[in-house]
Amino acid sequence: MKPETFTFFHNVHDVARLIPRGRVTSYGAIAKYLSSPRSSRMVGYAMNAAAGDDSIPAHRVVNRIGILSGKMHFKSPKAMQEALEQEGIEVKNDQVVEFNILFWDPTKELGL
DNA sequence: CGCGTGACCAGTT
DNA sequence: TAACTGGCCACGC
Repeated sequence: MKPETFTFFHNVHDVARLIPRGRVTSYGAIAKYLSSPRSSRMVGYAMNAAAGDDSIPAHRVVNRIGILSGKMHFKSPKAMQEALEQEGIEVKNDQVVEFNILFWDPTKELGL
């Protein structure tokens, strides 16, 4: 990636695109990967900018306990859950089942 | 050019 | 053990 375009938002989008199908990650994990553990909430804001962008799997990004905190920002509140279920991820009561197993940590998978 | 705010997280009290 | 607070970057008004 180009350093010129190395902005926080752009990075968040970039990392989100790297999330494997059928896996999920958290805002904090992405923030940590970007060396800004305290900027997790801006990661969410960045995803908001990604809403509507089909090239960015925003539905694979949930909060630290696996809750679909951003479902309301999708076209339809249930769109996020359905998108996850289509990837084989079971969602119960707006929460990813076995989130701890499906969790994809960029700092671990991509390396630091 | 400055202030407020937004899909959160982790350490303290 | 539950609740509170601070922190962080970018964008809009």
